[in-house]
Amino acid sequence: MTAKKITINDVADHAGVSVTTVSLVVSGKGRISPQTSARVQQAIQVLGYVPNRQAVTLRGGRSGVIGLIVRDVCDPFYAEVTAGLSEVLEAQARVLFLTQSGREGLGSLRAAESLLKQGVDGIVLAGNLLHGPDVRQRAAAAGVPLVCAARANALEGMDLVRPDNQLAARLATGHLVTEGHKQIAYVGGAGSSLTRAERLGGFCATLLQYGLPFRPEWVVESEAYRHGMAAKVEALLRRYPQITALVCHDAAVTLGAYFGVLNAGRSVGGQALEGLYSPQVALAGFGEGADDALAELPLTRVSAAGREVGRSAAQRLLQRIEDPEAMPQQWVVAPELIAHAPG
Amino acid sequence: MTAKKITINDVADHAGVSVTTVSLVVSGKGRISPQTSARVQQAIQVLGYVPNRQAVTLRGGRSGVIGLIVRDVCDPFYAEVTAGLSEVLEAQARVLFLTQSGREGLGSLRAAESLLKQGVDGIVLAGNLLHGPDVRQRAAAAGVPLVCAARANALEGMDLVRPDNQLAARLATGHLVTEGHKQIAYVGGAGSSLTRAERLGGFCATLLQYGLPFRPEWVVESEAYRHGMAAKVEALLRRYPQITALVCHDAAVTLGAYFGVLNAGRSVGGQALEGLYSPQVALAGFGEGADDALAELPLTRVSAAGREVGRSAAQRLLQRIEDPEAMPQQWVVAPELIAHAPG
DNA sequence: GTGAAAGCGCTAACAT
DNA sequence: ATGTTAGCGCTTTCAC
Repeated sequence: MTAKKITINDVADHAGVSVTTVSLVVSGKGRISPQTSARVQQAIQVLGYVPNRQAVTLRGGRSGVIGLIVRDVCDPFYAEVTAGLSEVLEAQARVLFLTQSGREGLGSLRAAESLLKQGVDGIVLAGNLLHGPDVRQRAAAAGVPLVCAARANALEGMDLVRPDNQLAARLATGHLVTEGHKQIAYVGGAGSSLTRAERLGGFCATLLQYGLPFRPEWVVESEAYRHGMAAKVEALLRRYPQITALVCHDAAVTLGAYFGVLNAGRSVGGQALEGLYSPQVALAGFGEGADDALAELPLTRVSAAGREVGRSAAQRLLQRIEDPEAMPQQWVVAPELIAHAPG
Repeated sequence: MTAKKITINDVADHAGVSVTTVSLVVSGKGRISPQTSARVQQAIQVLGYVPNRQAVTLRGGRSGVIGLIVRDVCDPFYAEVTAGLSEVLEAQARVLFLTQSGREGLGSLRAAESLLKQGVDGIVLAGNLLHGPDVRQRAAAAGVPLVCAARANALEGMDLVRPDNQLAARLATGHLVTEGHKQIAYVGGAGSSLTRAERLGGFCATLLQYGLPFRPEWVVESEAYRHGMAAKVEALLRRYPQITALVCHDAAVTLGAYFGVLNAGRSVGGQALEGLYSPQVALAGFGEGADDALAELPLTRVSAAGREVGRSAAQRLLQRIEDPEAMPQQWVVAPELIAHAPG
C-alpha cells in the first residue's frame, strides 16, 4: 500500500504528450486542442494525479497558505475568529496554518517566524497586539501582508479588524433604556481592559443621550476576573436598591450577576415598572452568541461577532495580498443584539 | 521595502563557501570546522536567511506539516483538542494546518483532499467519525498516517484517541456516593449520543458497585439539547423528592439543572444528610475545565481532558509517522475530577 | 497547438 | 573538511 507518487511526468507519458501540455491543461492557460486536453484529463483521472503544491510554490507561485497567530484557540472569541477565517479561506481554496502564541505557545514573534518559513502568503495576528509592531516589522521584512484581528485597540499604521465595542455597549444599554430602565450599572471586567474601556464609553454615551446620569460608583470592576462577582453585585444592589438593570462584561460575570441578583432578594428579567421600585433586575451581557450555557436565561445578549471579525480579516488580507501597497485600514464589525422576550 | 529573497546561495557567497557547507551548517549534519561554521552562521544572521520549506520538502524531506480536520473549532472540546495538538507540534517545530469540515466547511473528505494536496506528513481527524473510513482510505492511498481524536466511539482498525467517558462517569458518580448520596439521577444528553451511552455505562456500573439501584426513570434525556432542562429537572425532583444528587451531561445541562433544583424549592450543593430528607441537591457535571461561567457554582466537575486528547493524538501521529506499519491502537485519556469543597 | 529546456531553493551522493 | 553536481515537480519562455 505504499503510495507511489504520481508526477506530471507520469501523466505526460501516459497521455503521450509533453509535460508542458499537461501543465497547460491543468492550469487551463495555453490553448490546447480539445482532443489532447481530453486525453490528458483522462490520464490524470486514471493515475490519480495530484499536483505537488511545494513544487508549484517553489517555482514561483503563491503558496495559497495563510498563517494565523492566536494566543489561545480556546478563547471563545478567538475560536470564532478562527472559524470565520477558515470559512472564507476554504471558499478560496486556500488553507490556514494555525499557531498559538500564548499559554504553552511560542510567542507571537516566533510563531510569525515559523509561518514565514513555511512561505505563507499572508498572516493574521489575532490578539497579541502588544507584539504587533514586532510581528509587523518581521512580516514587512519578508514582504508578507499582515492583518490584525482583535477585541479592541488602536494600533496605528496596521490593518486591524475588530468588533465595535462602543456600539455593542450602546445597543445593550439602549435596549435596557427602551425597556424603561433608568438606573443601570455596568459590572465586571478588569480596569486595564481596553475592550471594557470602549464599552464603558458606549455605556456612558447612551446614558447621557437619554438624559440619564452616569454614576461612577455604579461601575464595578471584577478583580480576579471571575471571582466573587455574585457577592459584589449583591452588595451593589443592597446599597443602591434603585438599580433595575445591569450591563455585564462577559458570560462569567453575567452568571455571577445573576446569582448576585437572586442573593439580594430580587429576581431577574423583564421591564422596569414605571416609577416604582422593581423587584426585578434586568440583565444584558456581552459574549459570543455560542455561550450555550446561558442561552436559557432571561437576558439580553450582545455578541461580539467574532466569526464576522474573522471573515472580515480574511477579506482584508486577501485584498492586501492583491495590492500590497494599499494603505492600512481599520475595519469595525457591528455587534449583534439578541434581545430576549421580556418576562 | 520589497523583500529580496535570501537563498542559500547568497549565504554561501557572503561566507565564501559552497552551498553544501551552508546546508550542512544549517542542518548540523556534516562535520564542519568551527571557524567555517561560525562564518556561515554570521552570514545567515547578517543576511537574515530563512530556509525555504518548499524547497526542502520538494527535495524529499518531510514537510513538517500536520493537517487537522475538525467539524467546528468553536466546540469547546475540539478547541481544546486543537490547542493540545498545536502545543505538541510546535514543540516539535512542526506546524498545523487547520481545516473545518462542518458548518460552512467543506466536508471531511474534501478537507482531507485539500490537506493531502498540501503535502502534509500526517492527518488528525477530530470528530467526524462518520466519514472516518472514507478519509482513512484516502489517506492510506496517499501513504499518509491518520489518527482520529474524538469524544467517543469505536471505529475498528484506526488509531483513535478519546476521553474515557466511562471512567469520567465513575469518577463523578463515585464522588457523589462518597459524599453520602444514594439517590442519584443522570440528566441531559441526546439519546443517540455515544458519549452519553458510555457515561451511562460508568454511571450504572458505579451505582451497582456500591449496591445502589439503577432506576431508568431517573435518567432524563434532553431532546432539543439545551432547552427546557430546568423544567425537566424540576419535574423530576418533584416526582422523586428522594433524589439528592444529579449527574449532568454538559455545561448547559448543568446550569439548567441548577435552576431546576432551585425551582423545585431545593438548594444546590453539599453532602447528603445521613438517612434524612435533604433540602440540598448536589450537582456533578461534565465539561471542559475551561467553562469559566460555571466555575463559581458549588458543583463537582469532570473534565473531558480535551487538551490531553489533543496532545496524545499528536504523540500518536508522530509515532505513526516514524513507523507507518505500526498496528492501529486506541488510546484512552483519563478525565480529571475537579471536586468542589462541599458547602 | 505542442515540445525542449531552464531554473525555483534545497539536499545528498560523489568527488577532492 | 569542503566543493560539484544532479535532480525533487513544476511553470514558463522560446522554439518549432
